[in-house]
Amino acid sequence: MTSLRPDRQPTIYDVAEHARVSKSLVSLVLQGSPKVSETRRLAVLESIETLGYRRSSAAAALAGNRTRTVGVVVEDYRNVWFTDLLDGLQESLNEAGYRIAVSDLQQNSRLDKNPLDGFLSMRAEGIVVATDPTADMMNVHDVPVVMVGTHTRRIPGSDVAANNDRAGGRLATRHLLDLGHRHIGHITTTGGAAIDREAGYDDAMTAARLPAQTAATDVPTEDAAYHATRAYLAAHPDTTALFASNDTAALGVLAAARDAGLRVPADLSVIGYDNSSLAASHLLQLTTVDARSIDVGRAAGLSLVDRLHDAERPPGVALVEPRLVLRKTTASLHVRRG
Amino acid sequence: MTSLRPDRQPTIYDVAEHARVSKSLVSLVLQGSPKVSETRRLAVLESIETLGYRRSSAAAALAGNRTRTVGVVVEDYRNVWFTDLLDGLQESLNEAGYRIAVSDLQQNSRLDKNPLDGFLSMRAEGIVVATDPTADMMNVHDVPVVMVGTHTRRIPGSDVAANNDRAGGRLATRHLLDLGHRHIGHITTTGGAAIDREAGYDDAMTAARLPAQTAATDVPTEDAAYHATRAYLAAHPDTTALFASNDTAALGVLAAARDAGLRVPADLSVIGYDNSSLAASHLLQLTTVDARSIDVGRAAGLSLVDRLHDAERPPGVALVEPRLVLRKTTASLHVRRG
DNA sequence: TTGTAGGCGTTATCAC
DNA sequence: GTGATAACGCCTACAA
Repeated sequence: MTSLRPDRQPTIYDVAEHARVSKSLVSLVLQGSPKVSETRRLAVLESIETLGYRRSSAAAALAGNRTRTVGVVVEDYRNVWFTDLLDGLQESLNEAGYRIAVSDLQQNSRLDKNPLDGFLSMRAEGIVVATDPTADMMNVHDVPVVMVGTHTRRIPGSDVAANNDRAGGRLATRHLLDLGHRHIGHITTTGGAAIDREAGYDDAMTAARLPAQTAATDVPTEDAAYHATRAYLAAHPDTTALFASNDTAALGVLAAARDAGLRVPADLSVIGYDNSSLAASHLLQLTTVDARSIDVGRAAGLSLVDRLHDAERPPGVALVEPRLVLRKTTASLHVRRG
Repeated sequence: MTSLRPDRQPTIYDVAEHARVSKSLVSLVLQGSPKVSETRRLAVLESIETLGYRRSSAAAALAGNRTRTVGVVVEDYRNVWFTDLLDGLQESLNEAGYRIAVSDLQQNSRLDKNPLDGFLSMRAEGIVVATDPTADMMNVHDVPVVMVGTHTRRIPGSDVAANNDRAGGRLATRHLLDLGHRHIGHITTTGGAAIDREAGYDDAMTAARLPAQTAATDVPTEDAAYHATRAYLAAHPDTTALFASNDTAALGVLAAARDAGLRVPADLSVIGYDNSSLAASHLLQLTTVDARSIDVGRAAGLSLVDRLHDAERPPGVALVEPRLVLRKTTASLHVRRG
């Protein structure tokens, strides 16, 4: 109707004109300010509606000097645990009024030097790093960073939220020990979490004065775990229990056991890690360790919000303790074997 | 050194001053313009480095009136096929110089009315809708939209890229028919894709003059598929083959078969859909249908780029044909049963 | 090749 | 409560 420009997106000017108020008033309405009369507010709201106006977040960020956005850098969005992590982050951060932008390491790689750069340039108010930081990520200033998970290096000044994977490794191994097993192997894959889980396995085996025997794969696939397990079983025929460093690897272990003629859990106990939906399936009923990654996400988000409010607080570390999830793939050595 | 303001992020002004050039020159360097002398360019680059300058994407978007960003709206980032879809989108869109922003339906829900609104306000140059659009998404103007997958309604003027799920349903069913099966059941779940796959199943069964028997679940979980299958098998004991509308459901079918004392594929052939990593696992070796979602993503991205260059082109539909992936869970009726 | 000036659509700071 | 007006940091003619 009143619009004179054919195509351009409407601005607050257009809205102001249509509602017969000033641009400032429109801005106040947009921000939900209480000091606007009901009459005017309604008029503005209606104009917004009929004009199809949307505030330009670029202009808002520029003028307001706030984006209310936190960036999340992730290794690979395919990762199972990332999904839980994101849920926890979403919950805590949205609660505090922040929106989330996700970027994986590959993503937009030909447009930004690295994901951090992208977030920095969009003036994210905080950053969650859920990956092993590369060298060029190490010098981030002026923006709070929380690192998620255990990594080889830590960005200076960052808070940390992580699963206690080492404790989880101990938990899994002790469970097998408690069932009477003595020949317990570990099938591990790549990545920081796997290293800690293996350390936990070593802890528990050493404490029990038993030899720790680990078979490592160089890629984190079910197929690699399958072949590693077949080889391991052939080399250690007296094995009665296997701890896989994640559920996907456990899937490979299960297949390898079957193909080696071993019944689970009668001949071989198997425990995984992650408590993925796969583990809960009727077909597998896999005993596993719940890393409680959603709680890690919550902790990370809370920690970030905290620091956003108090930049001086010394960096903290939040460790989330894992839980054992008992299902059907582990059994007592004596009962089943006689 | 020359910086007078203690904390604020440096701007092109700071860079210009430090490099002893004008702000415009800095801007040109930032955009990689060829009409800048090598000396100056280097000077600017170095100043940028030492000052730790990052261009404000908000200011750039505001002034340049371009964001080079396309938004992707997805139902739930947990979805398996979304992962492939995103790969295809990433590839085609990054190639063309666009970055991708992802938002799922839940995400930031307390900050924006809906994800589309967020993208509109950030002035995304294009939008990919990979979910069933809600009513308030139907009136999007002035920004190209491509819808991914088959949905109940279509945003006016949008292009479409989709898997040919109906053809896939036929493909799976025909495979079972070709193996000699006649009592073929279908376990289906919720969602648009499942509806098409079921239609394909119906097509094939009807063409073979056989009764189509479908068991539907109301939630898309392995557990629901498990129980549906147990009930189906009890009601139809002469069943020799089952087509599950996705691999997760197939997992439930497999468990149900085992618990009913049926061997796969000797007593029961099972085919899934999606060709997920689960299907490829050594444990399952599940025969399935590859929907080629990565190609759908590519098609969607290409279609968007096309339209970005030519807004007048009439809306098009890109259908990606599925492929059969033969593994070990289906077998000929006669050979195995004798 | 380089510099100048105006504007992009908001928010914020004032007066009224 | 409401309305001017000055930033915000960058891009883009245009001029030199």
